[in-house]
Amino acid sequence: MRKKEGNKERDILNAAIKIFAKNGYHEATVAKIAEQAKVGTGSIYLYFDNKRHIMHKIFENLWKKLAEGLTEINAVESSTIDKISRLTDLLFDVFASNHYLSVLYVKEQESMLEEKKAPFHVFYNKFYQEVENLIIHGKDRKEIFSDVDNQVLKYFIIGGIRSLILEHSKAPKAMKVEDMKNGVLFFFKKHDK
Amino acid sequence: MRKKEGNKERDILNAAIKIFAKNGYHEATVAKIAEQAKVGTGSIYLYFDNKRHIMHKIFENLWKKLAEGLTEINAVESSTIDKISRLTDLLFDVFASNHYLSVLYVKEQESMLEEKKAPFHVFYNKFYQEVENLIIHGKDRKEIFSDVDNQVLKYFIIGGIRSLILEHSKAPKAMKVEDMKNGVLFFFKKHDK
Amino acid sequence: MRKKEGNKERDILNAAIKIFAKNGYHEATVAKIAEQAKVGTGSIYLYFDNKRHIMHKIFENLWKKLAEGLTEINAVESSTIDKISRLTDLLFDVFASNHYLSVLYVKEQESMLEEKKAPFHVFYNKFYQEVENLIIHGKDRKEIFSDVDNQVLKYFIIGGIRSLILEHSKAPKAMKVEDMKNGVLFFFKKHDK
Amino acid sequence: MRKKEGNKERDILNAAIKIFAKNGYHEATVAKIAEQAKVGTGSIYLYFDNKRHIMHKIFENLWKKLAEGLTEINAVESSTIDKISRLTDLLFDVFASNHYLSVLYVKEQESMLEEKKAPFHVFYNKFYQEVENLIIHGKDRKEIFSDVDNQVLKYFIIGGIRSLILEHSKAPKAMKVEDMKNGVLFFFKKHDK
DNA sequence: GATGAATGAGGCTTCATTCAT
DNA sequence: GATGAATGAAGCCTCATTCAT
Repeated sequence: MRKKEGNKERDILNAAIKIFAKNGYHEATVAKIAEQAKVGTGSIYLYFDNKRHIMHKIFENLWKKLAEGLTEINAVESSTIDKISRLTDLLFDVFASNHYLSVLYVKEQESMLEEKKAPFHVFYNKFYQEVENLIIHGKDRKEIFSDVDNQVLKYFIIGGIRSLILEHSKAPKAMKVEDMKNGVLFFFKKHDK
Repeated sequence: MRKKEGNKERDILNAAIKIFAKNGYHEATVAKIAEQAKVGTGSIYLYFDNKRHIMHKIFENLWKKLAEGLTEINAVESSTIDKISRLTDLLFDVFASNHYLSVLYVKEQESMLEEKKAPFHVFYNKFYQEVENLIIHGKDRKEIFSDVDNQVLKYFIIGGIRSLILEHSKAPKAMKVEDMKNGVLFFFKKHDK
Repeated sequence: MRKKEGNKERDILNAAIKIFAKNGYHEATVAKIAEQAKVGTGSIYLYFDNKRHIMHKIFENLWKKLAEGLTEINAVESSTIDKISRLTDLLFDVFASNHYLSVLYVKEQESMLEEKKAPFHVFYNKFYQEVENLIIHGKDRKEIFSDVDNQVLKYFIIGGIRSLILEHSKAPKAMKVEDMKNGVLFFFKKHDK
Repeated sequence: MRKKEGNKERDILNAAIKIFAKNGYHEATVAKIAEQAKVGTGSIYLYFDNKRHIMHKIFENLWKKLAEGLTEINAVESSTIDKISRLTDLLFDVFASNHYLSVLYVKEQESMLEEKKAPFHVFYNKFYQEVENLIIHGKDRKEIFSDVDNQVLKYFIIGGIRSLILEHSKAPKAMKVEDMKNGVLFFFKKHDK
């Protein structure tokens, strides 16, 4: 019998992230992914049902990590500003660690959302829920300002961060991670004396 | 191909915005666009070189309108906060006036950016330049806070607004436009003191 | 506008009968059918939903012709032996007129029967029903012998004829059509006394 | 490949008969056969050169049994009608003993015939030759009627029986084996006094 | 100009066969 | 011998683009 050598599933996922990021989902071909993964084309289908399924898995892994990370942050007793700081770290870590994943995220997240059955949704929703919890918690403790509607705040912040991640992944030299983190934190702090 | 300034080109563009928004660029077919535009499939090619060209035209129109609008705003003498308020109006007007355009924008903007030769780039860059001008101008006149790096601020704000546009286009009832505008303005105001 | 020239659907069906007969359904490729029909591969799909659909149409046409032919024969007032003679003519005519259709019929009829939703079924069942009507009618009028169970007779006769059609299509010289027809009729006639 | 007279070859053949019958040759996969045979996919290739070879073996076994059976029948001194009765028994025995074999036979016999090199041909031809011998012998001894051409008779009878086998395998309750046998014999008997 | 029938290149996917263990 | 993971050739089908009318 021929044992599964190494971790082909991992290899394929990493190859797919790269190829999808470079070409976009539709322009990417399964053959190119296989080549990048140093695997036969047919082998892809030993690990994934179809091309779409690969995307699902990538996004599931991503949102699982984020949702679990943020849940953990919220569980620890600390100031809201500290939590936000950790959340920012989490986000930049996840995306900075994988340039192609960042690119893929900004390019394809929107279309992924339309597939209501995709398994990443459960983690995605969990993450957004935890962001909202964080905001409510901060407002309750009067640790962040409260002049802006919760929904607006949530989406604005996440969109802003997404934009920073994107630009940073495109030109890492143009903005310092430190500046970006400071920027994010600044928006949350209560400034009014 | 023969350029004809007239009804059909407009019809095709509007149809394309709708079809591209609903299906995404790659899932959309030229035949479906033609049908939506009540035009023969072949007629599309009388007005556009190819499928990609239609996207270029849509994004060119969009960014042209935004760049010119903002240039005009900046040209008028008024307070920075007032300018930002007008900018926000401009953005919400353009996107609120066309639900499908909003969806298309958030879905496809990213991949469009990769096509360095696309003609919309001129206007896109102009717009971002004007945003930066606005920020510098505001900081110079001490009308907005200055604790955040210009680049970071620019991208954060635009990303935040993009996110609001997106969510609003998905569920128009969930957030009031007024709340969104207030949120955006709030972030710019000098709060300290 | 480009008009449908000639009768492409007819051309494709005839080409398909030939290619399916020669190679069997599964070995036949859509590309080969297109080539035989002197048509682009994609054009096939203007006239048929998919490869399977072509088979359905072929068998629908076949059984429609047979069912309607036999219904007509049964409708006319005449002796049972005369009706059987006409039925035999009908069968040999349909199949002798198209060698490839005969081959296709014997090769693929069986698997077609498994697709319960195939539209030819309605005509197929009608034909068999009319065969049974013919037998019952003949027995009632004592024009054919009645020693054999109706079902057995029906299937035996049809299977026998099928076999003759097949062998004749393989080697037209080996058996005279006249001999075959006589053979069939002989089996039906009352011989005793 | 190593030929091994033993259990696995038998297991694979039986599994193949079942899978081929259920799905048809082309829809059946080697993997499914292996699973049904409770054997590794690769093991199939220890006993058979390739997928096609399995079919050859199945049909060789079948026709060998029939040819040898009929040869034996013809060798024994008895009346023609008695011989025909024994032949009918033989056929129904072989097929009734294995429902899947019947189905496979009617589905795939025709395409098998096209492979002139398939080893079953020797036995197939032998069987048909013996049928012809039987008919000639019967006519010579005036034990069966002689109004129908030998070739026609041979093919008609075999086709008729094939049809009965098929229908019986599809719906065993619909016709009694006894009725079928009687039907077959009836056609051979001299009725004209 | 306008049309929509016609085309064929290209991609996803299956599966017979091979081969490392 | 036995296994089942790995492979890649091949086929169905879609759809952007062309072109005859």
